[in-house]
Amino acid sequence: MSSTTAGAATVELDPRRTQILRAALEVIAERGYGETRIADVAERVGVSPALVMYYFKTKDRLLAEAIRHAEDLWYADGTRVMEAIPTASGRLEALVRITCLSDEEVGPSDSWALWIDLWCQALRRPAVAAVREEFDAHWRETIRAVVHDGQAAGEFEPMDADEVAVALSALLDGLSIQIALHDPAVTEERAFATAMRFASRLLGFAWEPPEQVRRHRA
Amino acid sequence: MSSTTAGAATVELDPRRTQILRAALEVIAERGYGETRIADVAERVGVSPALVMYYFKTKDRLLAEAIRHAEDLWYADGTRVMEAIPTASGRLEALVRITCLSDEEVGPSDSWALWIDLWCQALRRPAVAAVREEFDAHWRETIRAVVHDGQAAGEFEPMDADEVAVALSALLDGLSIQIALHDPAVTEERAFATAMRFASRLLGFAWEPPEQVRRHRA
Amino acid sequence: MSSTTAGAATVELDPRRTQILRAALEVIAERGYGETRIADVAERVGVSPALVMYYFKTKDRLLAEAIRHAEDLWYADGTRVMEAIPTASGRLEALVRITCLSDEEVGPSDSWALWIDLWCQALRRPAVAAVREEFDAHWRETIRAVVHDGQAAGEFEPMDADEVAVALSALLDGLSIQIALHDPAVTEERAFATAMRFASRLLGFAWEPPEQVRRHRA
Amino acid sequence: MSSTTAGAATVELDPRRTQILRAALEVIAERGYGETRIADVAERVGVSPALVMYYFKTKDRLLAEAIRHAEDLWYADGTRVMEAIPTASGRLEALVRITCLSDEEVGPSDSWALWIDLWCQALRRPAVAAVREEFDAHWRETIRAVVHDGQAAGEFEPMDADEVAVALSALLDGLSIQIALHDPAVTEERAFATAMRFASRLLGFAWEPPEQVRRHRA
DNA sequence: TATGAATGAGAGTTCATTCAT
DNA sequence: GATGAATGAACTCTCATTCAT
Repeated sequence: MSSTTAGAATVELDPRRTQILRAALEVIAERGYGETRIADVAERVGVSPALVMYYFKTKDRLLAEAIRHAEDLWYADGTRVMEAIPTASGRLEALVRITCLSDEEVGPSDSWALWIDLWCQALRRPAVAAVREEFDAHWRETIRAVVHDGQAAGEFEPMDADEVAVALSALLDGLSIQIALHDPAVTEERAFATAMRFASRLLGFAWEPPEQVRRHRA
Repeated sequence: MSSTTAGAATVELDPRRTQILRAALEVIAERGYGETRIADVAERVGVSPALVMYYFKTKDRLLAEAIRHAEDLWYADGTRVMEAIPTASGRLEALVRITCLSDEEVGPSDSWALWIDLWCQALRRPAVAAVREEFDAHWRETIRAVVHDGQAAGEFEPMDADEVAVALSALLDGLSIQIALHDPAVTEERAFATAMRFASRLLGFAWEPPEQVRRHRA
Repeated sequence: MSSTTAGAATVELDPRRTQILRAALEVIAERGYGETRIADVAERVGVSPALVMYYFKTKDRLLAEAIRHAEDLWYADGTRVMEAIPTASGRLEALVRITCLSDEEVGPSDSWALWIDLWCQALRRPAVAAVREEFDAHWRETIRAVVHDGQAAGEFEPMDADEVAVALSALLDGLSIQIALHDPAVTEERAFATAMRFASRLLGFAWEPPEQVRRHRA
Repeated sequence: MSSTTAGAATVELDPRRTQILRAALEVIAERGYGETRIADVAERVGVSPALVMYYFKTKDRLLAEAIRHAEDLWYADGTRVMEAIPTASGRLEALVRITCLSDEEVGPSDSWALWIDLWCQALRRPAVAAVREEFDAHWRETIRAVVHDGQAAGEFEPMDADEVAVALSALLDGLSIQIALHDPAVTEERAFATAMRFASRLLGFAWEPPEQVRRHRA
């Protein structure tokens, strides 16, 4: 998994910038991209709207950078979790777990809203679209690498790892939507089980739905 | 699959209303839900903004009804296509085809944008959320019914039809996103093949990716 | 008390007109002159706004005629009450009573609101100002006539009847405002007593505040 | 008579606010409360309507504060005039004079329009009603205090000072209406004489209508 | 760096008024 | 006489953006 230079750039010299970006992400998650106002972000930081403009010149620029920042955070998080897990099937389960199950620390319920908004904005804003595409490519590559490792280690049956990555990431996206929208037909646990059953079948590894699904990090 | 009366409802009594709803859908697809202005819709119909208010009282109501209208159109379309197909596997393939492959008549590229926007709005607007949930339940029920029919006819292996519906609809949603966003890694054809391969494996029916995928209705 | 020709004109051939005028008065009393919309009046009558326009051509005209209509009603009412009372002091008391004390039949609380609105509109609208002036002149003349009759009959001391009319009508107007606005310092009974004490002193007739003030017509 | 701190409050810290409030009062007096538009006020000050919103957040708040401001001005004015007069009867006359006779400096003709509008708005807006009631209570208390002082000094006959305050303030209100509406039957001079005659009779002090009524401050 | 003051460009909504039927 | 459809002209309020300090 190649760490983007973007990630480095964000962990940057200027703490004010980062502070504003973090605030922007919170507001976007709460009110939605389209309803996010500069004044909201400024208020959250406790500064004047003019200062936000001073740092980011324009609202569009602020939001674009905020999204890129979110990406970086997500990856930093994911990488840390994955590095500690020895087996490929374990890592795969972790990926699915992170995607499907709520985490008390950083509520992914908010994250999901953010991703959906991301797709929505990407439809019309080329700048956002580029970020989104890069993000998804990265995500699929992560899955592909885990699959590849597992096949090399004999944990998974041989099959096109790219194909698995496309299918699994699409499935997870689809399930995330239902979770984010609190569809009564798709609870977090059910989504997790569905995705794991799908993956275990596809890759031919054993997996049993746990009695009581453990939340990750708990 | 129960044929909805939705199709009939669409051929409504008031042509002006329908005209405005159609225009609203076009504008939403082009500019996005959040960026859709009453004036845009009015201009497209060639009337004054006040007339749009006259018919729908408020912008929110207009947009809500527009979405409902889109749903009706989608189902009227789908129902018509499916009724003509005798085998369950054929109907299942048609469902996947409709979802993944562009149709020259009613550009689903527009539809996809609309659905993504729908999810996005549903995050925060309860009224939209209700429409979305109903729509998705209907869609899963459609899949479930086809699976059930196929199992009864011996075309498909026995397994929880609900589970298949949840998984397949999620997979299709996820693939749709990539298509809508024109992700270079997921062409329409690839999405179609991925979904069909998934379905055939799950339900144990034979399916071969065609040399040259035929567009439906072409 | 001379009956105006306006009164005759209002008890007119066209019942629709009268119906609309009555509705207009109700709406003005409830929502205020400035907030009265044609649509409100139309709705109350159960017809379309266009019909109201058909009858009155313009909103201003409707409201002006409505006010004139209110005047007519008020006088018809007042005249009827006064004719039955033999003594001048009795008639004077009736005038004060009508002005100050609520009547269950036609809530004067509404009437008062109407008069205050009338003054307010008269400030800026010449047409309304003319109606208002005529109305007040009539009202003062009514008082003057009662005073004159009482002096001729020896009930009242001789003094400038015009002057009394000006002073008493002003006092009643002022008290009405407090009543209309539900000022806790000026109850209806207190206003009544204040006005009567003033009149009896001025005109030198005996008057005792009743233990329990009787409502008129009760 | 307790000197209010209102006068001080008027010389506020923010000159822009005061400037806008003054402009608002002018516009209200000219066009009426209901017809006062933010744009009018802004134009009078020579700024953009958005700036008015910036200072007062909403139109209702602007108008409410404007009325409160008018009150302050009125009292600051009245207090200043009254403090210089030694006798109670002189002060009473001054009160009546201020109410009835035009002043070239601050045209009370405008003030009257404002008060009438105030009553009108108070009918339906609780916020305005509260301001109005407070204002009237203050006004009656002012009268009551003068009456009390005069009785203590032996200038006036003993009688219920509250009662006098209610009656006299009502009379003045009523006369003001006629003056504000330029009723030909009630000139400013006549109103003044009527009110003074009423007061002198009630309180038993000597008062002679002047040949040529002097305008105050002239 | 940080802000308060100021603005322009809309956006939705309201409503009297018109007109063909 | 009666209406539904249609419009134009406002009006309030929002918000990104600018600029002097």
